[in-house]
Amino acid sequence: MGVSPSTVSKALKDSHEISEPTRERIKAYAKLHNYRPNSLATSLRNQKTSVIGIIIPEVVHHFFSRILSGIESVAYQNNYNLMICLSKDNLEKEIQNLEMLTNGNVDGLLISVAKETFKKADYHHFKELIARDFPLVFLDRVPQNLDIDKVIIDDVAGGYKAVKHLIEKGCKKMAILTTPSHITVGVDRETGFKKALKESNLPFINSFCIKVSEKDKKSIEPQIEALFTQKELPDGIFAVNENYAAIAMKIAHKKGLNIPKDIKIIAFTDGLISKTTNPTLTTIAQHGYTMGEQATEILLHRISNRKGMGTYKTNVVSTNVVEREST
Amino acid sequence: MGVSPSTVSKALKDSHEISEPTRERIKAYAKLHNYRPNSLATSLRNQKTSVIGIIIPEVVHHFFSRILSGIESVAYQNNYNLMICLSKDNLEKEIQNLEMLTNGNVDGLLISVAKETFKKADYHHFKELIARDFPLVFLDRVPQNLDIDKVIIDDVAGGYKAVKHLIEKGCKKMAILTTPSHITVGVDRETGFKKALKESNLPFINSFCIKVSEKDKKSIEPQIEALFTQKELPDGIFAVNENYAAIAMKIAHKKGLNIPKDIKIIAFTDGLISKTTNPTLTTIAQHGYTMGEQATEILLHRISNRKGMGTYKTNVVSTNVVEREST
DNA sequence: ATTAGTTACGAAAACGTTTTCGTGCTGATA
DNA sequence: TATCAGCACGAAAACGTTTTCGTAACTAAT
Repeated sequence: MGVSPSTVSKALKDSHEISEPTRERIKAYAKLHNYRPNSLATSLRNQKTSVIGIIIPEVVHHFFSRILSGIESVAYQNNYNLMICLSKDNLEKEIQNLEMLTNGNVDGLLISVAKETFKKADYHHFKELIARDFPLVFLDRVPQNLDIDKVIIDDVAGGYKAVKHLIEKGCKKMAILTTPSHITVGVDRETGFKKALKESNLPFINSFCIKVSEKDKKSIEPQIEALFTQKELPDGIFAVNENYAAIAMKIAHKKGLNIPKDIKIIAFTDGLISKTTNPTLTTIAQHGYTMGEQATEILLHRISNRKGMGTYKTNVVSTNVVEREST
Repeated sequence: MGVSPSTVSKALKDSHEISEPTRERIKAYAKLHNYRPNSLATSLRNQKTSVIGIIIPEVVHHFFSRILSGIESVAYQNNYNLMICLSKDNLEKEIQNLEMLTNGNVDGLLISVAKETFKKADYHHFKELIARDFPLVFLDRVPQNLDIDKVIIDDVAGGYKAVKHLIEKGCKKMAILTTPSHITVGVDRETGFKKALKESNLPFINSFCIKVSEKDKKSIEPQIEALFTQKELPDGIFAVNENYAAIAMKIAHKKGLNIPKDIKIIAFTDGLISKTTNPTLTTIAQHGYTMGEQATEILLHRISNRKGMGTYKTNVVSTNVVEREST
């Protein structure tokens, strides 16, 4: 239509350099042919993609999908798009995804670390990014001993709150269904469990502490059942996740125990299961959505103040008890 | 290091145009400074982003997250990345996301349509894409009367299978917990329900057909409870989703009914809930993962054969009964 | 010694924008 | 009439690649 690209570019952004008649003419033409600037070109030129990269272990997971939803809400409000990769808890894949995303594709990165990465304690790929001042915020599963922005849950306090709740409800002999000791969240929640017991001068009973191994999905049930075959039974159970609680509930029913009368149960993670068990399950809510929101806000802030980032920030998102029928 | 960009580009892709010594020298230098080509520039130059766009209503949803996981697996195998947007079942947002994604950001699009889009029957944004031959595949929630690639579930057959299963287990008087009639999946599953009844000469009992309205979350339970306050009770219940089944189960328990002895229950959607109810719930599995895989394969095929796409393809992913304790 | 054919590399265009800078106008001022 | 702003626009560089094409240097053949 007889104008240069520069004129078009300016006209579409209402630059005062362009006279109003031509501005309108160009806009009309653009609307007619519904022209949209190519984002790749814009990103390349502006050195800004308006995309946030995300690496999480899994998406078929209530907690992670909540986090994702929280991220999306803040991102959307700020006109950011999401590029999502799954690490499948695999170090190799985490590294690959990380490289793909940081080659210009995204302005910043949100990461929840893969299990294998923890096991191998291999954080070199993160350190490299930190060294280049790449905007980066960790979420929930954060690398240890790395000074960096992160948003986490206070698992110790969560465990503590759970057990406090049981104690308030009158429990004296409490059991815990937890994970093997290489899973940090399990350990932390157990720490909170012990802390609450100690504070109330209640005993930590060794045979009431079941560390469930998930090597074989079928074997989870027998492991938990072992808790119910002892001479003396607990009057309260703290499970570090909903699934263990649901299984314990089922076994208790089979044994003819009444929940919450004979045994009270509380679980970490306020997910889908808790609302449909019978009785419904009291839980510790984790607020994944909030975590996603906060992490994204921190990240966006980092992105706009890239240099001289100052000290790193750790946000602890607190948990709370959602009381239902099981206590 | 004294070579032109063209030489570097060629050397890194092992072009025979470059002598082996220089090739090695360049590669070594690249490794040392861990150089990675900027994906934006590459995408812009090659007119190919290796990114698939996804628009789904929600991610905190077991079925959609399974779909997503299936998509990711195929995408990853083919070196594609994912750009994910949530429509939140909102037409406006769906359109916005669609425009953002199709401005050069992605090579193709996978869409599960928002509820509002159905309600308003406004598919103009999709038609426009189809008109430009933009690679596009719909998933599960597909627009009506639009000739286009899609991957769907046969809800009618699923409902039929569910009821067939109940009949095999000896049920004679079956109830259905379904959705109001503007939700297509509910209607289709109901159609399958009726078909199976007719085939076995069993009656469709009007008072046993509960169309649950979700206007108010609190009111779901009373609506379902109405089924249990009649003079005569059903001996089998088909719920169009797990949630309704779980609620029905809880009410049945309260009324002192034994499942599966007095009443058998089967539900659509094999999600998380079914494994933790007591008794565990027999379900119709939907295979979201497979749907995601198939849709992505079709899309990638479309992307590589952009022109003269020929006729469109409809993949129907079949369902199957996962028998558990509730029947 | 001339020609033809390789080999090994670089120049330049292109992808689609944005932004800086330059410049041809117009109208006003001296 | 010569000078000067100020307006409205375009040229060109830049973002970081890839690819086509051109060519210098060398080898081999006549």
